[in-house]
Amino acid sequence: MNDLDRPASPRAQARREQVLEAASECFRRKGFHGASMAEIAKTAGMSPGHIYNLFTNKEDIIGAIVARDQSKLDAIAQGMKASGDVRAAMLQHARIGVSDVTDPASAALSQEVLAEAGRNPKVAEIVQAADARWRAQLQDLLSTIWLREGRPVPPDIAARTEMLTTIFKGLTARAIYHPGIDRDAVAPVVQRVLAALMQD
Amino acid sequence: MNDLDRPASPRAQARREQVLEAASECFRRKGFHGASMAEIAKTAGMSPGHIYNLFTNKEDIIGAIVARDQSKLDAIAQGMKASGDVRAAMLQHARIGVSDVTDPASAALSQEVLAEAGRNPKVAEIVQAADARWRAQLQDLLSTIWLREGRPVPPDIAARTEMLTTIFKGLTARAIYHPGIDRDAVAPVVQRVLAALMQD
Amino acid sequence: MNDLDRPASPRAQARREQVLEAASECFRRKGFHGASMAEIAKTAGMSPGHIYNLFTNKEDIIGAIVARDQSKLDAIAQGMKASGDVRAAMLQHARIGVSDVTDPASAALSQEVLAEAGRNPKVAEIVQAADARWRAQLQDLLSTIWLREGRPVPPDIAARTEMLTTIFKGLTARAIYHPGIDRDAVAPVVQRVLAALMQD
Amino acid sequence: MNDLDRPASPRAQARREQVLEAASECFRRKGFHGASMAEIAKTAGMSPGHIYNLFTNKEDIIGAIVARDQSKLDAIAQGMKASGDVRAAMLQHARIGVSDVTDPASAALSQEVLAEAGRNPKVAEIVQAADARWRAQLQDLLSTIWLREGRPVPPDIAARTEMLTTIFKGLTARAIYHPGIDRDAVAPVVQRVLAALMQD
DNA sequence: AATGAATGAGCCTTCATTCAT
DNA sequence: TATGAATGAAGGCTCATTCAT
Repeated sequence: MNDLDRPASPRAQARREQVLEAASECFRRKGFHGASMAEIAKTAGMSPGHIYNLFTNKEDIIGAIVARDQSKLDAIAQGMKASGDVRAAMLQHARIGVSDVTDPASAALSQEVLAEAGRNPKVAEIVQAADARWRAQLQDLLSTIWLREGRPVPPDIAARTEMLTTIFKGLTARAIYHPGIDRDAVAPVVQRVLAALMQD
Repeated sequence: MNDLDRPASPRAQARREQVLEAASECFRRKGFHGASMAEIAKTAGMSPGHIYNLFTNKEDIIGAIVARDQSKLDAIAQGMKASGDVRAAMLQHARIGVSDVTDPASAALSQEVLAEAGRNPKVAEIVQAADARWRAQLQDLLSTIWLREGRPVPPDIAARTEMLTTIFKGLTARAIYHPGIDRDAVAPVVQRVLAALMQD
Repeated sequence: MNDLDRPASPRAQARREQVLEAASECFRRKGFHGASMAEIAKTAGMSPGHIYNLFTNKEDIIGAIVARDQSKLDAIAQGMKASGDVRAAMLQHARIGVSDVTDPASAALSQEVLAEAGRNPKVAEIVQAADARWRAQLQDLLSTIWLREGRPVPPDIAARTEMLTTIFKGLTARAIYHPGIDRDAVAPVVQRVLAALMQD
Repeated sequence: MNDLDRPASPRAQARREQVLEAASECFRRKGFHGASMAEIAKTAGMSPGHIYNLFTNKEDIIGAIVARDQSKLDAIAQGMKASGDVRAAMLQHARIGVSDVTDPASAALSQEVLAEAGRNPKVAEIVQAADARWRAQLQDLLSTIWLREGRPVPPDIAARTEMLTTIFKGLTARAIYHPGIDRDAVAPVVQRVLAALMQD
C-alpha cells in the first residue's frame, strides 16, 4: 500500500514529515474529505504531484499519521511504567490526559480518522492495529499495580482496561459535542473513576 | 427557502421517514460525503429531485436524523425518571445501553455525524444543541437520586453528568477501534463506574 | 405554439393575465432563466401545474408579454397622430419617453426579452414582428410631418425612423450600463436630435 | 481563492485566450445560461476542470470578455484623439462603427452580456465600470473639439456624450429587433445626428 | 527529485414539465 | 378547473490523480 519498499532516503523522510505535518493541520481544519491534496501540497511547500512520489494516495497519508501518533502513546506508557507508583502516576497523568484529548484541534482530527475508519477498511485496519497495541500496553500497566502489591490481578482486567480507554475516547468526543466542557471540574471526576477501576 | 414550515402532510411525513431511513443506511456505509444524494434517493425509492421537496439540502437530512435520535433519548430519560428508584433504573439500563451504543451500525453513523460536526458549523450547531438538551435531562435525572433521598445534590453534579455521557460516547468510539469488544464483560465494569458516580 | 386554439373563456383570460403580470415581475427581478415556474406560479397565486393549462410552456409566456406590451405602443402612436402638430407632440413626448424607457425595472425586462430573442428563434420571430409593426407606425407618424406641411417626404425616411427607435432602444440599454444617468440633462439633447431628424 | 493573481505565464495567457474565444462563440449562440461549461471546454479544446485553473468561475469569463473588448475601444479612442481633426475623424469613423455594432454575432454577444448584467450584480459591476471608463474617454474626445477651436466646452457635454454612446448601443439592439436593417442608409443619418451633437 | 498543467468522473442542486387525483 | 407530488436530465464546479518536462 505504501512506498516503504524503497530505501527511503533521509531526504525523502524529511519530505514525508513535511507532508504529514501539513496534512494533520489541514485534516484538523477541514476534515479528511474537506482538505484537498492541492491545499496539503501548498501547506507542505511542495507540488501536488510530488506528494505522490512520497505517498501512494490520500489514504496512505492518514495511515502514516496514525502510525506516527501511536509512537507518542508508546512513550507515555513507558514513562508511567518506569515510575515507582503506577497507580499514583496514572491518577496524576489523568489531569494532563483530559486536557490533551479534549484539545479541540486534536479532537477534530481524531474523530476524522475514526470516521474514516468506520467506512474505509484499510484505515480501519491501521487504526485497529494501533489500538490493539495500545490496549496491550495499558493492560500491562494496569496489571502492574496488582503485581507490584503482590495481589492477584483481577479477572476482569481486560474489561477494566477497555473502560480506561473508553473514558479518554469519550472525552475526545465530548470536545465536539460540548466544546464548553469544564475541564477543571471534570478532571477530578475522572480521577475518582480511575481510582474505582484500580481497586479490587 | 425552507418549505418545511408547512404543516407537513402525513404523506410528506412518510416520505421524509423514507429518506431518513435510507440516508441513515447510506451514511453508515459510506459516510456523509461518501454517500451521494443519488444513492440516497435510489435507496429511498424516489427521485433525487424530490428529496429537495422534503429537505432543504444534505445537511438538513443529517439534522433530521439527529433530531429523530434525540427523541428516542428523551423517551429513555422520561422512563427512568418515572421509575421509583432512579439509581437502580440507571444501573439496570446500563446493560442495554452498552449494547445499544456499541452496535456497529449505529456506532458508525454516530461517528459519521460527529465527524461532520467537527468541521461543518451548521451540523455542529445541531449536534451541540441536541447534546445540551440531553445533558440537561441527564443532570436532572442524576440530581433526582439525591433529592429523593433528601440529601444535598453534590456540587460537581455537572461534571458527573459529563462523565456519564462521556462513558457512553466513548463506548461508541470503542465499537470502531475495537469491534471485538467483549460487551458482557464490559457491562459490569460500566455499572461499577456508574455506582461510583452516584455516591457522595 | 400557444393554446389560443381553444375558445379562451373569460375566466381563462383572467387567469392568463395573472400569469403575465406575475411573470413580468419575476422576469424583471430574476431574468428569464433566473425566474422559475414555481416562483411565477406562487406570485400568480396558482399551482405550477395549472400554468400549463394556460400556456404551452415558458417561452409562450414571454411571447404573450411581448404581444401585450405592443398594444401599449399602438396607443401612443395613435395619440400622437391625432394631435394637430405631430412634430411638437413628438418633441413633447420625448421627455416622458426618456423616463419610460430608462425605468430600471422595465429596462431589465426589455433586455431580458431581447437577449432571449438573440438566441431563441421563436421569441425572435415574435419580437421582430412586433418591431416591424411599430416601425411602420412610427414611419407613418414621421411622414405625416412633411405631408401635412405639403412638402415631399424625404427619401431617407426609413433610415430616420430607424434612428428614432434606435435612440430609445439605446436609452434602455444605457439604463443598465449607466444607472446613474442624468435623465433631466439627457432629455433636451434627445429633443435636439429629434429636431434634427425632423428637418429636411 | 482567485489564483489569477499569479504572474500568468505566457502559456496560461494563451490558454485563457482559447477559453475567451470559445466562450464568446458559445455565449453568442446559446446565451450565457444556455452555454454549458462542458460545451465551452470542448470548444476550447480542453477539459472542463482546467478552465477553473484559468478562471474563477463562469462569471469571471464574462468579465474577461468585457475587459478584452474594452481595450479595443481604448485603442479606437486613442486613434481618434491622435488625429488632427477630431470632428472629421468621428464622422468618418461612424461608418465603420455602424457596421461593427450591428454585426449580428457581436450584437448577440453584447446583448447577452447586457442581459446578464441586468440581473447579476457582479457582472453589472464589471460592465458598468467598463462603461464609465469608455464614457470618460468619449467625453474627453468630444471636449477636444471645442478646446482645439478655442471655444468653451458646452455645459451639457456629459449629456451629449451619453447620447453618443446611446446611439451605438441602440444600433446594437436594432441588429436583433431588425436584422434586415439597411446599414448603408442608416450611416448618413447617424452622421447627421453626430454633426448636430458636435455643434454649439 | 520536482513541478504544475491537465484530466474527467462525480457531486449537489435546480427546474421545466407531467400526471394522478 | 386546479393541485402539487414527482420526475430526471442537466449544470456548475471540485478534486484525486497522472504525466510530460
